[in-house]
Amino acid sequence: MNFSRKLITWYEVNKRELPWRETNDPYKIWLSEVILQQTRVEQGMPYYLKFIEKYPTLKKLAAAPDDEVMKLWQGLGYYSRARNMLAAAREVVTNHGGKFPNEFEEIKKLKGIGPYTAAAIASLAFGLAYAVVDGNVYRVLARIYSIDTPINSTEGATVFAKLATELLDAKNPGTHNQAVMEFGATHCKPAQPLCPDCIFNRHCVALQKGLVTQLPVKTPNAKPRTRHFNYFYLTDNKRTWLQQRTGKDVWQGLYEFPLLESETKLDWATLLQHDFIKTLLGKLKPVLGQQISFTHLLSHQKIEATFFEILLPKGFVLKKFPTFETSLTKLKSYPVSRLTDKFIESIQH
DNA sequence: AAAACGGGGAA
DNA sequence: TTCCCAGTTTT
Repeated sequence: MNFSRKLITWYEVNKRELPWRETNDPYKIWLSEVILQQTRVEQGMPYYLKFIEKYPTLKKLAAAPDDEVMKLWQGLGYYSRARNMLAAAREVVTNHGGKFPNEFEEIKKLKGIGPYTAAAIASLAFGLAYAVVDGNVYRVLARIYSIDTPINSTEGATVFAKLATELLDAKNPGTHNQAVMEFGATHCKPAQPLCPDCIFNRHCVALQKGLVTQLPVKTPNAKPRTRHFNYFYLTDNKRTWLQQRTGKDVWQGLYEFPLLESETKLDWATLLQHDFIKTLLGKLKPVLGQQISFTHLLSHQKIEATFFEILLPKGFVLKKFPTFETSLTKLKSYPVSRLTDKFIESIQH
């Protein structure tokens, strides 16, 4: 069977019109690939359009302030993608004269570009013969060849990469790669694949064995751990205080209200005894305003968050570094997590 | 080799 | 609830 020929024929008829398919610009292809890492096309599309409008070229992106880029990325998740891409864009300007590298190894050296994204850019932008292996490719190959090696194992990575490379049409690597992924995304779907109307009907081993719904095999993730976040929304009805997240933890670089993490859920009375509050407010007697809780789910953490509104007198001075003062009108301009964004929405309505 | 890293949509 | 999404980096 000519895997690639069948696939490309299917692709030419069934492909979606996507903005990043109308260009050979490595910057635009790069942006689309980074946005689409672990992200559905429908979710990433508006972000791609926003970014291209705001930063039409790699140089524009490289010149942008960190916070501006993070604000534009807000809500997409996996924020290291934005931080890394910005760093890489600046790297290209500094070390490659602003010209995107056109060799696989050089591309892969850039921050945030791993084997998948390097192969995608190399093939789509430069016509180089590198096979992509993403979630779609794993699924399509696992089914057609009935491979039950777990896709999230080291062995799986090797096995599928080797097979994908063997199947690659080295004459049309870009089209081939897009065709496999499109086929996986819209035809050989995770649930309810369109097997009765499939070009690989007579070749798909999983279909013949009745194993389609059981492939690919993936070893389950660990259960998310639970964390308790106590946020303090300090305000005098005009000002509030924020801090920026640093350190190796979720939402690195984003802004949030002063935070006390605790092992268990704490109520206001207990928090009042805590040194954190005393350090934050000094001798001032805190007045509790509204209090609202959210459960926020991440892929690996379950965050039980409570926001405590603390009413402050006008002229209050908070000296706890690195918490800084800002105005309620500027609150919307800071890049924040979806969790903090939901809270901000709740107080502005 | 395993864990960390987001958020949303679909079954 | 659980799974998956055009994965990469860190431990």
